[in-house]
Amino acid sequence: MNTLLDDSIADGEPDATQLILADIQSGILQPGTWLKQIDLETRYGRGRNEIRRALDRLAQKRIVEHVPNRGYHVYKADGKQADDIAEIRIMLETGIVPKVVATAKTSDIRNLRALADRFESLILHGTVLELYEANLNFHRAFVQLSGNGELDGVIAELRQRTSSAPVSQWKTRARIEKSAREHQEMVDLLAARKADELKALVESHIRQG
Amino acid sequence: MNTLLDDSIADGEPDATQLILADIQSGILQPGTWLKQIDLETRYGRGRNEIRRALDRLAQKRIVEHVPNRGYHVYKADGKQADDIAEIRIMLETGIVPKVVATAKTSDIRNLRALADRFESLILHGTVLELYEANLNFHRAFVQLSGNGELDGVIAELRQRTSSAPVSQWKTRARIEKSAREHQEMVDLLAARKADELKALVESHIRQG
DNA sequence: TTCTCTTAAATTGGTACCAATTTTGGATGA
DNA sequence: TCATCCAAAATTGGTACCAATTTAAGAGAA
Repeated sequence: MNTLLDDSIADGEPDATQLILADIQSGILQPGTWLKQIDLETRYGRGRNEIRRALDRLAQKRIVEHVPNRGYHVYKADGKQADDIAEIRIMLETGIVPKVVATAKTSDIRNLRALADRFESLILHGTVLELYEANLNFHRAFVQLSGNGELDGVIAELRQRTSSAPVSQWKTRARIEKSAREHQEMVDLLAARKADELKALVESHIRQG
Repeated sequence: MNTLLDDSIADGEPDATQLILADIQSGILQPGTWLKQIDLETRYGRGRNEIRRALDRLAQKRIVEHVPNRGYHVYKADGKQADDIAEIRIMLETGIVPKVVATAKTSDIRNLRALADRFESLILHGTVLELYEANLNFHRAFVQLSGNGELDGVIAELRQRTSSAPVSQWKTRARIEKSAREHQEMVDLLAARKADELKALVESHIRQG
């Protein structure tokens, strides 16, 4: 149920790691930006210690890079790395397809359909962030159907490392609508228990973003 | 070339994280053991700060668990989690088989054969740790053939989370010899470019440990 | 004896301070 | 004018100290 980064106890005090990560993923902190500890302290209202720990964690996750005595800067993932990571995601999300097809109950499929509908409905009146979240929820629900409790965390970690500004990924309207259609089609293929076709769709869906 | 945990600059000062991890994986620090900061300080000859950072990193990797105001203890992975992680490794290491079969050069295969031989030769006169390392090297080399630069790190991370004492995994002589034979067979199937059979072998090889 | 409450010791975890290094800004000289 | 060197400021990163919490020990009552 917990992702690898979900270290918050209560909503009252979200971990600085998450706050910084959120700003990186939303594009506020661009790739290459140097993250000065003092700035982060004032920006997030946390002590020096917590900031240092957060930066170390993000460095471990390869979301920022640490240069000794110089500081931390937002990691620039080159094209090759992004492709490699996408490739890993494809292996995992297509790898579970046989099991998902074999074990998904009709209630699971109904639930997945609801999430696909949710994403679709947000095309018109949702914010970019809401779309991003809805997309995340759909894919997470799909992965959960594998019954593998560790897989969701692994994929979440990979997704965090992909694009440094994944939110802004949802640029064109056409692309969003295509994603929405593919979500629906994924549910269709799952309901029809067509494993191979579903695999192919999942692959192209991830590959295009 | 770097794994996710390889933060050492020179051999002169290995990171405390690696030292602690090594002792966990070698079984010196058993699952459930409470890792007291003072003990770790004296044991590894490092300052309080570095120990704290190391513990936080290991907690992020889910190798130890953190209980606020109580400390850190070695994580006990239950059977389900170990199975789930093995399942993920299978998806990844079988997922690359088609590409490896398609692109491996004869020199690559020769190199892999050498590593399989190396493992085999250590059965008689090698220590358990050397066997563990040799097995690691074989699998790493295999993964490298995929051309995916990120995959090796991901799998390394997964392997670290699997068994808490993976070194002691090589218990029986029969099991070691079976592993050695399977390594050789993997190289055979790769040389013969038999993708499907190789996939099946990789799966059973990982599944049995 | 055994349970419970109280007190002391041990441990964690945060804050503040300070040293080491790097960067910036400006002065000097070609 | 431009490059080089030096000094001051800024930044990182480690060490030491101290507060909060937990654990262990011991005294006292049933």
